[in-house]
Amino acid sequence: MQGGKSMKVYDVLLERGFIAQTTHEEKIKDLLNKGQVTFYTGYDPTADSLHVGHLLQLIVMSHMQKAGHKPICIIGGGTTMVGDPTGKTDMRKMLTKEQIEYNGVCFKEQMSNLIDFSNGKALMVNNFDWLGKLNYIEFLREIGVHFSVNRMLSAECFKSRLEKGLSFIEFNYMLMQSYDFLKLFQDYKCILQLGGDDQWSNIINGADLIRRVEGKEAYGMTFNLLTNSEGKKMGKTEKGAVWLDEKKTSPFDFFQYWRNIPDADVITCFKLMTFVEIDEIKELAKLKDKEINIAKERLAFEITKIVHGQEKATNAKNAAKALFVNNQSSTNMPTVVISESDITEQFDILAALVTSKIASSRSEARRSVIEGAVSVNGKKVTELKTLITKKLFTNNELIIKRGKKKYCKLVIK
RNA sequence: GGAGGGGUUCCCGAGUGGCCAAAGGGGGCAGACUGUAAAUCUGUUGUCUACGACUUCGAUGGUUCGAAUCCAUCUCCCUCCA
Repeated sequence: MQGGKSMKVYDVLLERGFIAQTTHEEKIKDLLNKGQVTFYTGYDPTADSLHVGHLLQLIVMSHMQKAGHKPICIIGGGTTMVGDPTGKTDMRKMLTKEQIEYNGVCFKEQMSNLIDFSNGKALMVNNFDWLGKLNYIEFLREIGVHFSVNRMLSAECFKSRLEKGLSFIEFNYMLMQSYDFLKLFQDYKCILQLGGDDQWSNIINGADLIRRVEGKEAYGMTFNLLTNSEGKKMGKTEKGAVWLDEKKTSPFDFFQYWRNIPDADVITCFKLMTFVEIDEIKELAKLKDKEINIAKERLAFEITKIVHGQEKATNAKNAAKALFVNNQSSTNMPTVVISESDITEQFDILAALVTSKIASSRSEARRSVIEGAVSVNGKKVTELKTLITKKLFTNNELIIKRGKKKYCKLVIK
């Protein structure tokens, strides 16, 4: 149970601004504030790592678990075979069975860092276990009968797809997810499904199915999606999603993502993405102008800590400070090791930019030098033919920088 | 199965024989301004041994001095009809 203030989970979630829609507001509030509830959220393993959007859902689950409720995480091994059309404008790429299985394993690992699965305090199940065994005719007769195509077509989640095209396989996704809810209701007495607000239609249809089949009431609740003040989805960069896997998004980059979010979004992120007490967040909200940076740094630290742990979060913070505040080298900088034999007559500034992965091609490197964006050890380099010689290294180290935020330490070994 | 329309650089989208590495917008990157923010303005945005060369317009083959543009085959997508 959450110590200190005896605020109830529902109120906590409400106060922090998580809740978007509920099927039965008062009833759910009662259930959550008074008893112990088994609830679930589904995660479709469409990639080999969770991303920031998933993190939000997991934080909700964590709030719930800390309040004594029992989470079930569904790995959507079965549903991913079909593909959720929700919010997509195009048909999803079909993933192979092997890929899905592998992704599921990755999800599992990452989730274990955020939810406590020890001693049956939470469950993780894969819906392929039951969806994979379904018999088509039986499924249609038992589950399909309860769905009205007319009603399905009027669901918000299909709207954009009705213009662009929706394949039959994806149209079935809703039935699969509804069946999941029914199955968990039957097997684990799971009475509540949580999800992002885009999952609303899928969730209410599941609850509906339970009512029709079992004659019992089930509940659903959705959470605001992580969007910025302009209503755009957060957690995306030009390189794609911000991943929780440190091999895909380094703790430093992860830290920097949050460190650089727009002013207007800081407090929302504090409430949704951290466990910092609401009173403290209110204090942080009072910071103005330049001072907001204090809040941003704290925010970045807190979220990075949740995902990567205290030590890596501290490292990321220090690395960022070293670079931006002191403009100095740091042991936590992105580093590329080269050997002495790499430093030849050919090793010019362009080559250095490419090997340090700051530029993806010599052309790009060339452009940035012409633009006056490149510096070596703090000195601007404007001459394309500048050679990188051993003399430029101090203690076998050299810092190469492009613009304000891209840099790398070259180390000779 | 029949008829028609279409696949262009990261994305959207112009381009219908040479002036096309391909308009415009979005996004990205960089510069100015700043607070490692936002907004704004400016530049830039295929690769390279770089005032030139090379590779690119769904795939393959062809016509032509010359093709993203014309022809053939293939492939994928969309719309209408059954």
